[in-house]
Amino acid sequence: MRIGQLAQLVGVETQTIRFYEQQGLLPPPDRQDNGYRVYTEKHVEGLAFIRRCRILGLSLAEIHELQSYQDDPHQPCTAVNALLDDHISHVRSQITALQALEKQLVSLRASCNDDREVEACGVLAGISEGNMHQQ
Amino acid sequence: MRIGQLAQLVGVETQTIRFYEQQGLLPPPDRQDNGYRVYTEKHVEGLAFIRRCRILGLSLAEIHELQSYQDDPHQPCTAVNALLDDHISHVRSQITALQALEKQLVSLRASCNDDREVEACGVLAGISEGNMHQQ
DNA sequence: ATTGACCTTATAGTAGCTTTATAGTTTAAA
DNA sequence: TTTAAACTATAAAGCTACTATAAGGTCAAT
Repeated sequence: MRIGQLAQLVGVETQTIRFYEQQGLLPPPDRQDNGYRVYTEKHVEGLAFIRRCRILGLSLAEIHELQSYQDDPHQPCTAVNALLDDHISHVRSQITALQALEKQLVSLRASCNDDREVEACGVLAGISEGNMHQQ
Repeated sequence: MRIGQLAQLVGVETQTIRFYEQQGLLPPPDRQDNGYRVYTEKHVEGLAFIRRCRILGLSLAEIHELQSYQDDPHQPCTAVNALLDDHISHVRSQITALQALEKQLVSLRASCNDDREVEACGVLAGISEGNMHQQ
């Protein structure tokens, strides 16, 4: 199959596929005489794996790491689990930070209504005063 | 004051200050005869405002928008409040997405322990199977 | 005179693509 | 048969918000 079909099948853009190839995440496929890339079922699986990892928020570097484990299937999978644990704690700290941020934003927003002039805007005043407790 | 002092005062790097100037977020200061930038109290306030907005997660474009409101202080501040409301809902949807992601990651992690080979790793299998319900 | 701390500009790198430019190939319609 | 649409190719730039590097000018102290 050619790049367009692969793209449609997995739901990515053709440029993204070339980009993954260039980044070493997708093996370079064979080429037709005209230079067109020819993909196999392996590539479909590989690309789908990458996309699912991306949906899970893994970086390309982390995906690369997972692929290296797949290439050596008789290792213990401790490292895979550790990678996921790290990622989970990363996601959790992001959530915590965003929740604190939301609180701050909501309280800032509460300091103004829409019936003022910019000059007297509670929101702008709140930012300018700068009594912000980080984290 | 010179750029290094301003940087230390507000807690940013000198390059960041030049970057903000280049992006039109900080007005170009006067120069000494030797070309060194000379900053005033106005710049301290301006830079501190930018930094506080950044801590609140606002983009440089959004900060630029807020500055344009500050430059026209007799408008109603509806737009300021709307900007903040948009930002709050953006933060909230990020939180929601990350919470869903965390759930997914935790359940994936639960499908494996450390006593397997990569070949039999529940995590990698879980990703490859791809029974992922997005959002 | 030279060291060190400071300042200058310009350029490239970061992540993960997306966009644009330019050009060659295939396929289907006119 | 020609021609236009749809596909493919490469290379390079753009996006965000900086950070880092290079190569050099300025200034105070030793």
